[in-house]
Amino acid sequence: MEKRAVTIKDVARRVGVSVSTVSRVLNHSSYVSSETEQLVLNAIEELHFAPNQIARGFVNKKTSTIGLIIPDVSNPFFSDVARGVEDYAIIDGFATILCNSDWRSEREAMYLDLLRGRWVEGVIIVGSRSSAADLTRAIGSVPYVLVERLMVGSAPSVWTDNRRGGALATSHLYEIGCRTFAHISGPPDSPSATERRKGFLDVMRRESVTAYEIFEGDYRVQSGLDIGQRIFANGKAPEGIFAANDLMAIGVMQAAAQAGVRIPEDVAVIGYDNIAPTDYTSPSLSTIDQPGYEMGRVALSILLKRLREPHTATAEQIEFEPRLMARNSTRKAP
Amino acid sequence: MEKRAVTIKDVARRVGVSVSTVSRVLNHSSYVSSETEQLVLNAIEELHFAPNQIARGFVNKKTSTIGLIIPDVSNPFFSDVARGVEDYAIIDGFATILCNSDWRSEREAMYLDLLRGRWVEGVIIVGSRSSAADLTRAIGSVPYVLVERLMVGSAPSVWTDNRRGGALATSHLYEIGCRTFAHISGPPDSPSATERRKGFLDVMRRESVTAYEIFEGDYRVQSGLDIGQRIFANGKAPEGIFAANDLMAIGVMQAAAQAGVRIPEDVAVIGYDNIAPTDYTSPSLSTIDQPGYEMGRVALSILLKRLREPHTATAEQIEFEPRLMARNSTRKAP
DNA sequence: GTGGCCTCTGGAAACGGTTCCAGAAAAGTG
DNA sequence: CACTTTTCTGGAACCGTTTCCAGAGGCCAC
Repeated sequence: MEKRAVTIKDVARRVGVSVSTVSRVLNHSSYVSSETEQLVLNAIEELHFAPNQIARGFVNKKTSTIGLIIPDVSNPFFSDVARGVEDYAIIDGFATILCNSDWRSEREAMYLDLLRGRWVEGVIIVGSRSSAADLTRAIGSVPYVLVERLMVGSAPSVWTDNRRGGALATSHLYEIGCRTFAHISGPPDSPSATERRKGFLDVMRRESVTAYEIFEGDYRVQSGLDIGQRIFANGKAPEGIFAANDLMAIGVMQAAAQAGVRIPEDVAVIGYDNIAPTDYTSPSLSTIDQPGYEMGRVALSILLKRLREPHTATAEQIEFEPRLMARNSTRKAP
Repeated sequence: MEKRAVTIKDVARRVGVSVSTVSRVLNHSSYVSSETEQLVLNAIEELHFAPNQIARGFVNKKTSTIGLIIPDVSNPFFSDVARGVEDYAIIDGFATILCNSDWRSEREAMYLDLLRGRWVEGVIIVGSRSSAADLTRAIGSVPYVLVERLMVGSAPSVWTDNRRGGALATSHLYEIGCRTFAHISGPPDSPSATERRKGFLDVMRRESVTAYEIFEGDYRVQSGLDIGQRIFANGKAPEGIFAANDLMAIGVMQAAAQAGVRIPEDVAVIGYDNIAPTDYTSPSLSTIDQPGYEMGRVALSILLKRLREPHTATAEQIEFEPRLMARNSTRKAP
């Protein structure tokens, strides 16, 4: 049953030539006469031979595999990033190992171990919360690129200025006339979440607003719903709510619908990420755009560049612009 | 710079023992005195040694890696499946290689080649359109499980009865009073799409309806939008529209909003998959539920079972129930 | 004609583990 | 005490590929 796979030896034997020769035609690495080359090629075809990548990777320490650690594929923003990474990785023949960290550092460390054991050539880590020290310890000497996480000075990364994005969202609420606010933040140790909160506070300070409250969410719909219910329960809802991501904003909108609170007439709501569903909600959800697919693509290209030129030690850091997408959830009737 | 990783030899040398002995303590495969074991364990700790999985996989032909081929991670249904697969794969120490086929057989075949070259132990293929013959040729002797694709008699698979689901959706439209229909189908060679269309036609025949039309979409929002615009343009819209997936249904709803067509008063719309955003649309979108996460989980467990017991040739085929989720897009005012 | 440079080829080592084999020491058995 | 059995250990082959080394011709130049 377990019919042994056909190896380079089989094709060598078939042609009556040495394995080195076959290897040479495989890699075009040295002189091979065109007639033996043709014979070998024919044999490869006939025997249906495909070189064993494991053995290959074993000898030249190249696995053509990268790791992708994201918090959660079922979050549309991250699945966009994943798609961006994978689409371009495959072009260069790289396979992508998918890891869901659930924003937990232990899981991240566990995956990093797993990936290292598999000799991935590089890793893209999205939304990491780990400290710089923990990260470098866990990752060893494997090249990596961070997404949505700026590490001071050192690591190559792709991100948007979350603080500015948070300020953008909050300013927008202020400009349409809101004077009392709530912010639903992401997980407390998530770098992007703390930056967005800072952006929110920047505007509070700049406009000398003191009537605000901050709630702690976890970037999931459910937490937006829960917090929304609490906010709308006491009948004293703020005029503007900035949720640190779209999923929580959607949760808030559901809570509002349940409580009979009208958006945007009674409360304006804005999210963050610009995931596809924000366009389908009722009303459509204002948000801050982060180009997930593009960020994934760029992260991958930086990683590949590092792999090809390991000695150019410049840590590329690419910043994307957060862009306001004003939709109906913040469109007050005049 | 490229500091060589520490190998089994290094720890052997350190303890003054042979590599075989170290290998034995690593795998508990044979007698080792408890004191040498302790010494080896210490050395492993001190040197920070981690066995090279590539080398390991090379000798015992076990890579602890599986492949996951899905049409598109950024489609919420498939990202749910992906999450279900990965969550449980990692428990057994399996890494998951992510592949996006875009529903194209050539890409599927290309990925299959890639995965085979990497000696994945098994593959889960979601929504394949390839013929049975093509599939078995491309996949060789690698165990696999199909999701959303029932192959007559042979392959292990996890699916819902799409024909019944299609009928369920269509019956629902009929029951709420629709008498003229449109169906927006998925890509023509997608098995799930053709089954859903059959289910639609079953009901048309059963109820002797002739006033229906079928449009061909591609499972993306845009195609739903395009087709919706065409449908609503001529002013002669059907009473009920069954879109073969939720994304296209969302596109139809957008087209309706643009054209000033009210849902459900003027037209009832139902989708398929029950992806999360169906709950946030306005009105909320009726659909047929397919438990993506659960299907991924089960597919993985079947695959692992196959890997552990390669000689039990029973092809497990697990069927999930399609369930009607009646929401507001089909709730006619009485 | 002798030497040197291409072109082509095969042999063998190496990568980092696992596993089989054999032998030595220790322990048990009559 | 002679024997078998069990426990422990090292040596070596092996997995499938790449790559280094060396050698054999062929061709050209001097």
